[in-house]
Amino acid sequence: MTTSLNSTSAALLGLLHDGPMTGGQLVAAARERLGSFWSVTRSQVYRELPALAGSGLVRLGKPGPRSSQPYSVTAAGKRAFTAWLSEPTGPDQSRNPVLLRLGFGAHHDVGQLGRLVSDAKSEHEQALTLHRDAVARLRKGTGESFALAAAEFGVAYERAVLK
Amino acid sequence: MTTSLNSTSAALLGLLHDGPMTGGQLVAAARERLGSFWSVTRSQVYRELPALAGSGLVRLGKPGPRSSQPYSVTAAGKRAFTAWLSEPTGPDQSRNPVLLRLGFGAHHDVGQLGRLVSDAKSEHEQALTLHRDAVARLRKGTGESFALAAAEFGVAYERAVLK
DNA sequence: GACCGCACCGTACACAGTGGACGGTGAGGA
DNA sequence: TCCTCACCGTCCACTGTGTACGGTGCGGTC
Repeated sequence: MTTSLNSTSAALLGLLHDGPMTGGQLVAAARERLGSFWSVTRSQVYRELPALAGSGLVRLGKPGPRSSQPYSVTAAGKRAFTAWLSEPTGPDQSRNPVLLRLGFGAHHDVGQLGRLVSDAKSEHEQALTLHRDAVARLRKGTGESFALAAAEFGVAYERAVLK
Repeated sequence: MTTSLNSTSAALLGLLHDGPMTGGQLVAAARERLGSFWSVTRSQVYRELPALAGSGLVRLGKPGPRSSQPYSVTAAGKRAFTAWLSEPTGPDQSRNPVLLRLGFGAHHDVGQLGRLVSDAKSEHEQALTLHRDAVARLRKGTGESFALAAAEFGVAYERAVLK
């Protein structure tokens, strides 16, 4: 019956294991904790939440100020979440607009190409320090070094591209 | 007027610079040449192509067997493509279901976690050799080593995750 | 050379994900 | 007290994904 969660709502359920949260808090938490390997937009959260509530995986709390609704996982929600954890994982997925343009390098002039790469590099370096900060802040020990690794890769990668 | 291409149709235009192709060939070419940093599905190609034709960026050839339509870039298409090349690039994007699950490591039992990681690792290693082959095959010199780098990162990454 | 099974190409559709526009509302400053 | 502004939630249009379906010509078999 339980029609198998999609990854995004599963992620929401997972985050809610830490306690009740409103939509806005969920968005923030997702960006912070999952941002580097799973993107979640506001629109999505606000669409999924009522749906989850509809299937009883999540329960609404008393509305707070500015009509904000705290949500919390139900027992059914926890069950669905752990079920999802052991489901087979889909393929990775990545879309990199810089690389896409670089892939058509033959049609660029050299100046353009150089600018493209150096911009990307500086952006990644910025992201790296940001992630380092985040990791330092929440040293829960739980896999957050992933983010760091990812960002570091980003830099190494672009640097390699420079040849 | 030219309402600025989205990245996917730009990629199609780029591929068509190498000569006329049918939808199927485009899908194949995209998988081969852009697959590791930009995904393109059949559904998308067959939706974009008529749209591009509608805005005159692409021209239809004589229908071949099995009602296949070869498309080729028009002059306007080439202009639109080079314009797109110098547009600002959007942010990278990546979704990694394995990492997502790993991020909730606290709720796993250890066996599950181990299996997850080792599966992912072997899959990435497989992908790596595949890419190596591809690179060897088309040593055009143009940026295809990107793919290799990406795949190699994948392995290094997962290995690091193992700790 | 005729027939048939099958893979492949294109189509269609439902759903997931993205980004921008909009509007209400409450918190904080003048 | 009033105003401004940022933030939160809603909405919508468009892009991206996966799957199911059906026709059609290709290759194999006899």
